[in-house]
Amino acid sequence: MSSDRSDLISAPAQAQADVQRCTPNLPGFTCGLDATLRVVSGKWKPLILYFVAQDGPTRYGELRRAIRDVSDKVLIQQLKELEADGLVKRTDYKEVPPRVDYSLTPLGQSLAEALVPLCTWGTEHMAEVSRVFAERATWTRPGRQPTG
Amino acid sequence: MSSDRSDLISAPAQAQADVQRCTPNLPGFTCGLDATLRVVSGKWKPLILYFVAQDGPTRYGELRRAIRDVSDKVLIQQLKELEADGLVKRTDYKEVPPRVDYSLTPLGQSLAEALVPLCTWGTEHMAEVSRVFAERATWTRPGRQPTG
DNA sequence: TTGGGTACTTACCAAAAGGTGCATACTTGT
DNA sequence: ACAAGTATGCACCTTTTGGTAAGTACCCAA
Repeated sequence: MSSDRSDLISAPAQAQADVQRCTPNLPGFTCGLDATLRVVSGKWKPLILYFVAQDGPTRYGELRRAIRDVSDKVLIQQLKELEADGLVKRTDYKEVPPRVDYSLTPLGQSLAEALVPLCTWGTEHMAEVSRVFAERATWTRPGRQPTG
Repeated sequence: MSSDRSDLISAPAQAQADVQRCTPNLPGFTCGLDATLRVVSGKWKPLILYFVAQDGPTRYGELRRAIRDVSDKVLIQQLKELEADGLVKRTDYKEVPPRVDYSLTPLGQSLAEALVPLCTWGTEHMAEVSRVFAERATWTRPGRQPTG
């Protein structure tokens, strides 16, 4: 009846032990994962981290063209947030046709590294994921499965 | 001038090599990370994956109470999506006061494992992240730094 | 002078995501 | 009989997020 389930369960195995480390109950975040996701969530942020991690200091225009489909407003916005979050560093060369570039801070680099397993997971299971997404496209949004 | 930057850069170091593996240009996703994030993004999804990974088969009500602050509508919704995406398995015992529980599929378990580095990152850098978020709360939303 | 490129900003909008509250169908406890 | 618990569904609304289009200040090439 009580909401604390102090009983341990028969979960996966080692996976469980690993996940355990993501201990909840912390400052403003429920857990480390929560903190991380708040910082990387944004439609283009991972991609930005991506390109900058690969290309090193990248000019605004380069990012803009590279990411394609992103609008100025949003790209700038996300860059500002990443900067505010201490993940990227903005360098303004104060030149007269403006010149600015963005690079990863050490914090940003460490995040980029932490993202690698997710990239890998996504890559490895891309087939399954996209298959599922294809089906999902059928019922566009809510909960209408082709089950019945 | 051309939008393809075939030139390689002087980026971080090993981090770069690692991130390289997140090769873009794939089916519907820009890269593995993209695929992954589409599947885990949802305000409570990581937390759900969390609890279920730790506790094994978890009843709806348990999750509801454990996650706290989530509404029925959204929790159900996210569970459905996770199920549709093949990450969790819903088991309906067809009993009369309804009994249902959710567990991770192998796919879900592998994702949970891939999330571990992010948890770790978040935990390790929580201080920096929350400090930044605290300041951000000052200018509530747009781009007004206390710089000037 | 017109046009293009640089790096943004701003006002206005549409869509997505999340939240609230009520309803259901049935059982158990009081 | 009535409240409470079980796992949802549904209508409606607010917040968040992303997008569009236009503007700014300045330079260079045609």
